Amino acid sequence: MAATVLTSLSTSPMVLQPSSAPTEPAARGWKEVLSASYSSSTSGNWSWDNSDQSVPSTPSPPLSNENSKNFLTHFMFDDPIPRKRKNSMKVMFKCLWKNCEKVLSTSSGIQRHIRTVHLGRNSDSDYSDGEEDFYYSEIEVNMDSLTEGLSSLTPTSPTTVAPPPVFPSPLFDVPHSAHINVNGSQSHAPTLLSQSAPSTLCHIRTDHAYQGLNVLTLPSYPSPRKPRGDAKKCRKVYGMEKKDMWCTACRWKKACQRFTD
DNA sequence: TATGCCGGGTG
DNA sequence: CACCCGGCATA
Repeated sequence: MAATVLTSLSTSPMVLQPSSAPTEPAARGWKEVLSASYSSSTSGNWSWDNSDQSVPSTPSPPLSNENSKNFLTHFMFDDPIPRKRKNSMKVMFKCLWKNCEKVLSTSSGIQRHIRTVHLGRNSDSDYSDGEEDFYYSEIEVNMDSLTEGLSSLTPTSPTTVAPPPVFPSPLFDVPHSAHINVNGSQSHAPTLLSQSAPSTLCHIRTDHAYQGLNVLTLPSYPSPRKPRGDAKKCRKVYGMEKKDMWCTACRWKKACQRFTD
């Protein structure tokens, strides 16, 4: 099982021999991608797969090396979840506004939707300051298990109650993980909602989160990060001296139990 | 910079 | 379990 998966993605650039081609694009490879691909998301569990998404001409040399394959197995010990192959994916634009699940097929459409419905802009003027960009996200939808109109009446399986629309807001998360994608390897969102149902969206690309101007002056939203209450805790109250007066949790650098928020 | 504390140790 | 601490997010 795992072997087959590995086999399928073993078109890897991991070559042991000194590559004869000096400009082999993959030669700069793994270590670099490794360090770069970690985006500061909360789960430090990245998994990469070469979902050869639409790049048929990967310049990997035609070598079939059993050893390197084995080496790879140990290298990426993390469970290589057998992922579904790309079949019919379609980019769509999903509104991320709270409790709004609107999905449109064009960016202009979703922009207008956000502008008029959520931002309360004048509908007749097409003026856009780009703010809408923060409230929608480009997604890829698997069309197999999904009929065209995925609007509101989800007739899907009874096991998966549609996850409550509580997303940590598009901004601030997933900074630019999608960029370090050197033709072939893809960084993937870990296990958020992918594991149970291979049905709906595959991954969200929020790479347009930084657009010229403000990230700071947004309408302050349910802050995506926990604000960390500013009550004084044992450390602050008693000070480093008198440490023995701290609650045990504080002494162990755990969440304070005496002065909770 | 200091503080709060999560995650991951050790005994 | 109790206990400690590296390291990170946040103020």
